[in-house]
Amino acid sequence: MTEPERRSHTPDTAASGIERALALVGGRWKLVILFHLFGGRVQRYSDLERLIPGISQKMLAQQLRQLEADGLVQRTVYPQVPPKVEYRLTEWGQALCPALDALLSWGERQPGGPRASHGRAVRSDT
Amino acid sequence: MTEPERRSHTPDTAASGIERALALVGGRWKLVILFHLFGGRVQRYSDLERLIPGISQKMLAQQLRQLEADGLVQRTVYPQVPPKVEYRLTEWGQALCPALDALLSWGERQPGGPRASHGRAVRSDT
DNA sequence: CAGTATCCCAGACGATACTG
DNA sequence: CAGTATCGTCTGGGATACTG
Repeated sequence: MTEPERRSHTPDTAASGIERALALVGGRWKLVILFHLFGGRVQRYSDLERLIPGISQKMLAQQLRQLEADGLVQRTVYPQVPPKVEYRLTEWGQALCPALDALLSWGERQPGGPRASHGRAVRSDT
Repeated sequence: MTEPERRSHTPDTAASGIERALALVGGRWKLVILFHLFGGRVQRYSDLERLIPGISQKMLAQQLRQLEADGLVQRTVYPQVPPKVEYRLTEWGQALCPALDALLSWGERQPGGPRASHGRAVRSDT
């Protein structure tokens, strides 16, 4: 049944652990940013701005700051006349990739599509 | 580097695919509910209410409805004098478990703890 | 170039009360 | 028992403008 961490997690600790993890990625633009950084890619602030149409500067900066504070991305500032800042993933950030991959695969395995099955008083006889 | 779906996903499609998946689980209580259902466990409405202290009836009902509409849980109504409703995971819902497990493991592999590393103007010479 | 600073709003969430 | 209905709150995110 592949229950997660049956060895050391109650339903509540497991849930909160995952919520904690999801919170790190929960921003409106975090995933898009991460996916532009996966695979060791390095991007400048302006690159990301260009790669992510529709994002505002406030949002880009904010999400990057949070990703940095949470240890997923590494920020590198070059003290130059026109400022230059690069963003790349940390080891740990890169390690998120397989987990997201699993989630993506699960999502795409979705059968049929969301159906509000009405729960037709079927008795428990299968 | 274990990039997710390098075969058929752009950063944007991958991100939106995962966002779609996360949205299904994104409610304040969805994960807790799911973890009380993983492993084939079947719970009545009142069971969940008891198992999840702090949740309001409105929230419990709402989150369950959404999980049902999204095809993660199966709702079974028994037309009896005192109503009886059971909730269990669908196959697809159960299949979420390993993916969440991966996420949980990743979260617990977190090194050091969140550090706002200041990005000390290191030049790109590695 | 690479950000900050304000203002504002929609939607998520919580508390409470009522019902078939 | 298993929900709905209603109301108030709070936060994430968008638009816009300004700066070292």
